[in-house]
Amino acid sequence: MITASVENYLKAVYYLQEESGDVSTSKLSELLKIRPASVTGMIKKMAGINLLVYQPYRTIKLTAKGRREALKILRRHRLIESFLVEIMGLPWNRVHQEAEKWEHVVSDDVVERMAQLLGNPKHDPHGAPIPNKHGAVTPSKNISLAEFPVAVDGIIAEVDDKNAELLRYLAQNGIRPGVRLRIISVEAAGGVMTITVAGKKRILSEKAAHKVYISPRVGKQP
Amino acid sequence: MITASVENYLKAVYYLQEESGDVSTSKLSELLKIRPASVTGMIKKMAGINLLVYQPYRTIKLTAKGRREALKILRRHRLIESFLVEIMGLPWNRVHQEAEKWEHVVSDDVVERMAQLLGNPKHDPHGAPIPNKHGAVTPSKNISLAEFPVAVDGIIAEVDDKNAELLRYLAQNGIRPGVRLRIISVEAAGGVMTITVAGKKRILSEKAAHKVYISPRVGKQP
DNA sequence: TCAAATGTTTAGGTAAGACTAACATATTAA
DNA sequence: TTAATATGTTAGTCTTACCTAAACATTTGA
Repeated sequence: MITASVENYLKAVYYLQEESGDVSTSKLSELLKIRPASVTGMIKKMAGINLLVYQPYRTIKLTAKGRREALKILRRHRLIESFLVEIMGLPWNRVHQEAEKWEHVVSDDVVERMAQLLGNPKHDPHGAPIPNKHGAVTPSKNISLAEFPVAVDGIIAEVDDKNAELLRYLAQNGIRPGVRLRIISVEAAGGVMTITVAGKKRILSEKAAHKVYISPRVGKQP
Repeated sequence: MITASVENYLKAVYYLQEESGDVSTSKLSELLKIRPASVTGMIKKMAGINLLVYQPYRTIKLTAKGRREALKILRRHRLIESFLVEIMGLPWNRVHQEAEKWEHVVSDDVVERMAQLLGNPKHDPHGAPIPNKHGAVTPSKNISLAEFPVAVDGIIAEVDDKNAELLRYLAQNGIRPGVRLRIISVEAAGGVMTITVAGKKRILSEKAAHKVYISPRVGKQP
């Protein structure tokens, strides 16, 4: 049975698989804030229902079924976030937590109804790509602002959605998907950078910069 | 802790209290499809957190807090139903089941946002009154169609929302809140009645008639 | 007043998942 | 190539949040 907890593990496994290629007990443990022993137990359970391939001491891999389920949940999550912002007018930084709850209870066809009302959006309010109904995602090869070159114009593609506090802060500084941005200078020692966002000068911490992603295609030389 | 299960008990207790005045273990057991022994256990737990007053072998009563919580859930449930019909375009007979899941996860302020989007409706799609933010309800003194006089015009006020099958059937026959209706004749032996709904003649089972309520005020003599 | 109906207690079960401590395997660095 | 360190697994418990059957207690009403 795919419980809410299993769904959360699936999201985490998928995320780590995308992020770093290999998924380990310890990474899951850290991400989910669950002790390694418990993670092993759950992983075995999930392998038992064919959501992932597991051999002791080896890296964990999603099966085709597991990947399908993971993308399904991601789709729900991101459509719900979009719905909450676009239709219900919730602030950008609140929708993640709310979607974390909704994603486990909203019926499939109600999710599809949301998609329809929204005009089948390709990205959620943070710029993350929404998998389509068949589980296809266009893997965004966005560049973290922390690795983006200085003095080059870029368009913000995505802003990580986990931390409501940070999101509020970024939103207040005009940092949202679609906005033009340029790094003026980096003070590596101080852990900050000076940028312009939609023409205005801002100081941004390195920590925050890691959560902001720039679209690679639309970057232009100065 | 008010779990989803406690919320369901609260709804049931409130419902029975309205319905018949006194709430007993056996009635709860029957309504919730949970064995009497289990109901006693849960009732004790709920009394422990001050949701209801309980003394062994005596009838169960909601405390002020319990009543407040029950009305809060009822408000959520009915607002969500309205939202699903009005904003999301779900069919009338599907919203009850969906709302049963949503009501336990949607945040308070998101529920209020729904209310606002809907223009603070007073009734849900089945005609049931929606308690206001402070837990006030206008107790509808509607008359079941099974007790309604013959040859008197009435306006449908409410249609019970539990059974999707029955709702679909009633909707197909034009039986919805707001529609004008009149009983032509009752064949008690056959367990059916002949009625006109918005001018059209229909046959209705007694079972179905129990689920349809007529507004008392707008009844007119022939 | 006493049987039937209703309600409660007791003792135990289940599902779903988390935890600690001890043990096993891998990885790395000397 | 062998330790030492890091990582992962097993075994055994615990928790939460219910639910159940069976035996017992109380109330009710014929």
